[in-house]
Amino acid sequence: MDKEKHNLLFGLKLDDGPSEAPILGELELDVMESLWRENSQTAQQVLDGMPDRGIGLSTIQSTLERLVRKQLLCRTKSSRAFVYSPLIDREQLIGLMIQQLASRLTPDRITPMISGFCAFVEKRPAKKKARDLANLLRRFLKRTDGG
Amino acid sequence: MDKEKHNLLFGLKLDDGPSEAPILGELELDVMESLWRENSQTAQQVLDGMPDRGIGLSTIQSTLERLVRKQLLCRTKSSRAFVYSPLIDREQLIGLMIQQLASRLTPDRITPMISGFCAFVEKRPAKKKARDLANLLRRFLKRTDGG
DNA sequence: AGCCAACTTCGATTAGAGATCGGTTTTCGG
DNA sequence: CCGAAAACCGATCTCTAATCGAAGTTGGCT
Repeated sequence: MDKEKHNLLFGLKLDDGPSEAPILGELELDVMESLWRENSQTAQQVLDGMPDRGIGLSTIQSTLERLVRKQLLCRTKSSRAFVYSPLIDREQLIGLMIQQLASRLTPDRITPMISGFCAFVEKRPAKKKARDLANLLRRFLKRTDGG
Repeated sequence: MDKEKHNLLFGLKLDDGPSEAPILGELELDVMESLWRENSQTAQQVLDGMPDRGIGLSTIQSTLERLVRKQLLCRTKSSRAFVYSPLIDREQLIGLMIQQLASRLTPDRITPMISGFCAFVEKRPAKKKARDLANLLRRFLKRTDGG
């Protein structure tokens, strides 16, 4: 029975092609947050600047490495330690993840993504901005239909 | 060391609270597609209508059960067999997943989501609709800033 | 009524990912 | 050149999806 590849989600092509948009675990996300804040840090600095969860340095290190593999961070050596920096900002990461969502849920048409985004916006606490945006999108959907 | 909960992503609260928006595996998604097409089917029907992957009925069954647990399907008995139906459509699922993405990547502000969605739209093959939408969103962002 | 095929139920298994750690090796810097 | 700091390496744990087969139920037809 053909096992092989039920892992389009996680993991990346180790070859060279563009890696799949990543899904991040909790710690990975926390580490990204830290680097978005500080812009570039060593593992130790990331650990220091983190609310004490009682986790060790090695844990941070392997998390950082995973993020480098996923092409979300790069690193350069500064004397002993690696200094890590984000390769993309929060908005870009969101873009990637939405892209991946789209590629799995509606590879061809973009309309369902607009509807979905609209549904998301509409479920927000009814601030003016959210209402405005939802209306804008609904009008756009109505205007340019089928596609 | 406090292990416990690094599973906010997958899985659902087995208690009763509202379940986290789900992440779906490949098969789960295929099954959802099938049910979006046919609207309601038994496990056997789902299997029959699927390109032959050489997978067994039990596999479909447990996948269906998982989707029921995730509240994406409901089922009712019809004589021997369960008949499964989608609880949400594709657009709603996209909405949920975007919601979850937002809750992890920018719980408070919606602006990064708009930017991210815009980034996604802009990276599409440059069809007119995509360009229009991107412009619309950029204008919206510029107009209503800070929030 | 009773049988059997169709279904469900119920583990068990495999594989992959994130999180986590500790021991070993490497390497600056004083 | 020595020691602390950091990287490196592999092992472990937990969780999820995917997968199956065996055993138990049951509805419908004769």
